[in-house]
Amino acid sequence: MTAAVQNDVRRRILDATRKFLIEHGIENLSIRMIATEVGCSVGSIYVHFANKDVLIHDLIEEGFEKLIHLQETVAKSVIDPIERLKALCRNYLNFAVENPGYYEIMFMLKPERMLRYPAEKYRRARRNLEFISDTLAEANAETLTTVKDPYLGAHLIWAFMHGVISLGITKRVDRRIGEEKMIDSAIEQISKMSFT
Amino acid sequence: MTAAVQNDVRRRILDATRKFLIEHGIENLSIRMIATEVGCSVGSIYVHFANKDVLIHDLIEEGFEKLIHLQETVAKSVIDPIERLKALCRNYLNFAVENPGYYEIMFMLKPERMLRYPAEKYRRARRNLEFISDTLAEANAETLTTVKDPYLGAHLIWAFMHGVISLGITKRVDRRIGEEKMIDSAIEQISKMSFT
DNA sequence: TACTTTCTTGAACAGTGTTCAGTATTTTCG
DNA sequence: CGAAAATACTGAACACTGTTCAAGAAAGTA
Repeated sequence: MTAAVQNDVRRRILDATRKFLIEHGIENLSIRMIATEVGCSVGSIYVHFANKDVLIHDLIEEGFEKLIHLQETVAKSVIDPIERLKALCRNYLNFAVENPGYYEIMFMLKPERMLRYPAEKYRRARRNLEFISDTLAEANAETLTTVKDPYLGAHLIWAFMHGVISLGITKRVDRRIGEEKMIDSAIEQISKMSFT
Repeated sequence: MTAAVQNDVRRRILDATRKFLIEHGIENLSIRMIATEVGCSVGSIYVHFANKDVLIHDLIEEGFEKLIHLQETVAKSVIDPIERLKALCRNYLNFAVENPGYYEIMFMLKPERMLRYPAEKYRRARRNLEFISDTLAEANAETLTTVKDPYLGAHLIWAFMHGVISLGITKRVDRRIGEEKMIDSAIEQISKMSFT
């Protein structure tokens, strides 16, 4: 039962890494701590993962799987494009607030850490934007908004949301305002954007 | 001439750190590399700076000095509030694009790195937001916009810009769009925001 | 049983931030 | 001026980090 054992250790390494990531963030994540947590040697981790980044890449993919699944259900369930846009935004922001550990590795890592991240997996990450651009295109077709370029519009909305979340995660939002108010106001603004 | 020598080494350490930061970013910045660059021992750096973070804090302050000076001249030179808002935004985004090394340590570092950063210096960082909130308040007084809360509005604009820059620095903007287009479109959107 | 393949190990390497006893230098003051 | 005090500097050492690798253990196959 070689395969079984292999998958078991592999899975346990991923579990321990995910747990640490969620609880403490990526900053102090170390191979040795994961090894002791899993109960294997440091070298053993390198049998299953080429290096630390590849190990993280697996969790990045896991995060995108999670996010895209969530967005998919929202995209299917809300008919009105403007309402759908708001729901998709709320869902994205919700995911970020509830999974800061995932959000960090998915969207806040510098490109150096991603060099070996396969390009085909990047495309999957793009799906996240397509939900928004598709909705914008639909709203445009129904002349609810005048969106020249839905893909650019999706990028802008994404950037706005990413800014709110990033400032939240790095604790730069004034306490007198608070992250919730920022999120609510951002969604309000986004729903009013015309992109002319 | 103790003071002179002290300041000299101190200044040379800061110079070398700034140079490395601008050229290579904060990721691979190391005390030992700075020591060899400066031509002193590793321990000598700890004579002038309590630790690595404190050394970076000095450069953070330097960056805020730079940014706030730039914003101040813009704030004084543009009379029309809406035009001033656009100019302030363009200036902020410009600073970020031209000084990604500074921007990173000023706005993208996680709070753990800033724990020892003096609170009074944080207040100086807030001035950056006041330029925008003051302009919004002025535009509101002239009934050019209907801004309920200028400070919240400034936060939202800041978040939007920060998102555009963050996605740019972490290389997540689609090449087909490009950072310049993102910046131009973001400024356009911001100038149209009503904040009702 | 013997061979092959896979998995695991722990030591070792090169790097990191930080500390500290000892040394050198410079400033202060009798 | 010369001794004392204060300051600056050094380089080895400590405890970490990611990564590699020769050796050994375990499992599957012929």
